[in-house]
Amino acid sequence: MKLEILTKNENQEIQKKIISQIRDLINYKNLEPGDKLPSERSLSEKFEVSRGNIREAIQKLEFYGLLNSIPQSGTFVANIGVIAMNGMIEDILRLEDPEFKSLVETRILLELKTARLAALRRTDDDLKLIKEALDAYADKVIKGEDAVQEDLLFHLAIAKASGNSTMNTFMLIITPGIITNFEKYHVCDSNQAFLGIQEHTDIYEAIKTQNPKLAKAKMKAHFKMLYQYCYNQKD
Amino acid sequence: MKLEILTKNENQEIQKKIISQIRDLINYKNLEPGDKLPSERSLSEKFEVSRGNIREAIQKLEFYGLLNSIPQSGTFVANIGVIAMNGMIEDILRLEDPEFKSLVETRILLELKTARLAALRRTDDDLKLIKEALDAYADKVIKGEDAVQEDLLFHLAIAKASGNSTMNTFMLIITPGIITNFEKYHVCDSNQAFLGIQEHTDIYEAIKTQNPKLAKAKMKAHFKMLYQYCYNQKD
DNA sequence: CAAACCAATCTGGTTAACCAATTTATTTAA
DNA sequence: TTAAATAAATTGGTTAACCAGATTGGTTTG
Repeated sequence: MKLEILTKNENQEIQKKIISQIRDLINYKNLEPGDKLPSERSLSEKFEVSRGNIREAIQKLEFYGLLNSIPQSGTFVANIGVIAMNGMIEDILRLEDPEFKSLVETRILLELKTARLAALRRTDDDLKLIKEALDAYADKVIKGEDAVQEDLLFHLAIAKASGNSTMNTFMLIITPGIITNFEKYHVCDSNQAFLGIQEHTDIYEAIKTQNPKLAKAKMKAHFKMLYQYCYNQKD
Repeated sequence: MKLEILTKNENQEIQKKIISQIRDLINYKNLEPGDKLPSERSLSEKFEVSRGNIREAIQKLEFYGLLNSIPQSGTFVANIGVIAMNGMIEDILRLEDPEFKSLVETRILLELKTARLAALRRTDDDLKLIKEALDAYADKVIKGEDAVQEDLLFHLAIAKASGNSTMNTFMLIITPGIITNFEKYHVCDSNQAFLGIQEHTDIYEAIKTQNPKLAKAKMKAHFKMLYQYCYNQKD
């Protein structure tokens, strides 16, 4: 297992090196938006890595909108100038896997907003799904079983009801990090699971009655423990 | 070019189908956390797709923390129960490329927060970088040149100064969508570029004097146009 | 002289063969 | 009978060959 992590880190390092080399190439050759990059094959020769590595690096830069690959034609610099290109690549290279505190902080920000938006925009179907998630959660807690999953689905149902697909996606992205890095601190502490039912119900009622301020307040109360962890910790 | 988009859509459809088939398989076989999925080869036979397609789908589910691939061993269900697994896969399948309004709404949310956090946490180095981005922006505007890139880098410098790598990453993710989908509505309208200098300076000063409330307020003022577009539009 | 055509080449994308490590099955020794 | 040893099969990861479409340069034709 250690080896696997090592090789993954190695791979990441290779990819970062390739990305920085592509950046240097764009700068050195003064490539402008729309200009064509050298072919994957020639890049793999020049950088002395496999073509697969090159493809991965290009795909990553495509994800961030910096390059465009067109089949049977080439890879092109996107419609973004050299200045912004350099700034963004610098960020891409710098950003590592986020530390947990950063994840929690972002989750709180997102959920306060999704709760508010859900109160404003929720359809009847959304409300029904939230209610189902709430009931499933309460059932599990009352039975004394672990309810982490149902807790999670309740929050995701609210994210869906917010009608903002970007925030919903971001919730999905941070969820695994939240779960794996910090199972012991999960939002609804099992010791306080019964309190969690009440808090979830409060949020649900505020969304049901379409009271955005109350929904946000109740969500904030729900995150009180996490909030304190996040802001009182002097790390 | 049209074909290229078509094939990409086709590919996305294939991948979604594979993901839903993997979900069905996990449900049908009652696979629990830690259980092993069938090999990539057998899956590619069973689903009648290439092994490459299977690998892409698995990598996507790995990204969301639902599966773990271990070399020379197998692909395993992550430490997440069947209920949450189903809920998250449902979301993953549902979420399309976000519409622009959702991107803008999220950007405003993030930037109000990063401005506030930057005022609280910025180092002297952070401040220096923000100042450089501000000066570069002002120079371009005064010269009458397009300053979209410098505008962008100013905002990214603030995101970096926020000390929250998750929010910084999210800013990077939404940036290309913001730029490409909506160049005409970019934050600092070129007609109002000189106003933009003042607004940027206000934000910078608030961060410099470490006044979080003011920083947030100035950022909000800066986003006034976008804010109205986002919330007064009845789409 | 210019436009149309064509073949050779080059492109990103895809597939199939290969690799090393692991797991499983079989054999062997105590 | 059991446990250690070993060989065979299986795994995810990687590489190299292949593909169809796009590009390019030269040639031909009107």
